[in-house]
Amino acid sequence: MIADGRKRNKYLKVLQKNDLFKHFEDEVLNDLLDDFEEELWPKHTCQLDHEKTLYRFHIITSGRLKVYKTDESTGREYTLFILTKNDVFDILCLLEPIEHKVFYETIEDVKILSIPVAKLKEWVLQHPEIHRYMLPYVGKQMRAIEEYASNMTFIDISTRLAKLIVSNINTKSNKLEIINDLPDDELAKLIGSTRAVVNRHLQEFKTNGILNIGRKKVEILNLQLLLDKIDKKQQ
Amino acid sequence: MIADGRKRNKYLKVLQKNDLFKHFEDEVLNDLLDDFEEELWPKHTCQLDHEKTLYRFHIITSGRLKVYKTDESTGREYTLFILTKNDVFDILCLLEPIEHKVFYETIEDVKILSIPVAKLKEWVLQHPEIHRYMLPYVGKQMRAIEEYASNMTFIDISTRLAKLIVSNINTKSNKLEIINDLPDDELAKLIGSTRAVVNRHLQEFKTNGILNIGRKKVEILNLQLLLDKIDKKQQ
DNA sequence: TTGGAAGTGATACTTGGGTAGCAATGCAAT
DNA sequence: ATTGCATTGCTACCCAAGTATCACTTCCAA
Repeated sequence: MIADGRKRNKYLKVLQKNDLFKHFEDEVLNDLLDDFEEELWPKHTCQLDHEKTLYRFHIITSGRLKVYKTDESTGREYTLFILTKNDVFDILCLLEPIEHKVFYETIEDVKILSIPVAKLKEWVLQHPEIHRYMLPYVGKQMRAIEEYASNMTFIDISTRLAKLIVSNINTKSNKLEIINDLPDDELAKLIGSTRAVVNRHLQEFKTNGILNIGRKKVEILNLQLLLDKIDKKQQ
Repeated sequence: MIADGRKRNKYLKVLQKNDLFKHFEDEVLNDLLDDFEEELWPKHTCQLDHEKTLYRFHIITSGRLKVYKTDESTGREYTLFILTKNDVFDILCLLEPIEHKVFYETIEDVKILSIPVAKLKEWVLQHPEIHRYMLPYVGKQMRAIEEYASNMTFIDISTRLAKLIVSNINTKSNKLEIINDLPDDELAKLIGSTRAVVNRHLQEFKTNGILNIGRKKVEILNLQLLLDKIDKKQQ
């Protein structure tokens, strides 16, 4: 299926904004456009496993999607990343088919552009410069996991929760972003804990006048107290 | 200081065995040889911080060295990786000077080849193909941290310890490797725990007839029991 | 050879966080 | 409006793991 002119233009714009592809000339990107397909993945669906990512390469154009790991025996989960606009799936799998046991689930309706891995691999062979741009992207993810690991090793849940909240405050609007409308359950998975424990600490934060909590809503009342909580454990 | 022929040849051999450099022709590697310097870092020294890695790039030619993170407030540590022969230091810092708060310490006498980062950067500009080979290397480390994170989130220390031991058994010799001669303290840091707790579990393993322990020595008596311990928690 | 450091084995204590369970509430779909 | 489900708030309990401490042993360097 060949995309028409309007669609091609739309796809091109997506690539131009993407950290991996934006460095390339339009003509070069052009080779990819015909093979893109748009997909809409409804909220809370798409538990596509790592196998599917072996066949198609995905770019998110809107919505949030979490990458998570599970423990089969207990059913517990923890969230590695929340991917949003302009993020791509597992680029490491693009290079070599390494087993990577992660799962994906949309947090809300997500729009995706996808392209056959075979096609993209071919393109990459012709444009190996892209490897250079993959490294910072992978690096950022690596640092994120390192941060998670450090937190798990050194820091108690109450502080981890405070850090999670602070790190998702938009400095301009002073409001919570990305995680603002998640249930306690999902917050727990982001810091490697469980719903009950997170709620326990949220209640404590509330009684301390640090924040207000509503259904799927966290509103910060006293940022300084929250920062103090983090600093106390940090230094 | 220009290296003499014998040294150049030695350095070349090191590069030829390295996962990042082995893909290049000898003449291309040649450009690097003059700027290498050999260093010997004595056992338990070299707490060089991440700053130093900003100026020189290092390749290990013998010995073991750990990369670790610390928590200033409690003084606790955990080990990210143990680097051995042919491993290189932080390649991500080679690309962009991102802050990466890790520390290094030699486990035993370590021999290093090092080269100024500026020189290597210049070379990388001329040979950007190397980026392609960096990715699998970074990927492997990323998977290792992911594994650590999963273990911290899902699995109790007794099982983590069993996994650590099993994953360091040489399948040929059936003996422990790399971690065989580490004190309890260092084992603890590898699984994100503390000396006392690890020793507690090692004693338990001993009374169960799973292994024998001596000063800085772990000898496996019953591998099957150890594997059972892992499986029980895994599935 | 000897003193100190490093490593080990063990005890006792404390606590944070996991688990289970349940009632109340709000939301959304019909 | 009503039903059903997701989410929350809360209680009670348990235990793994962290902390502290001490005695003992082995090693090694002065």
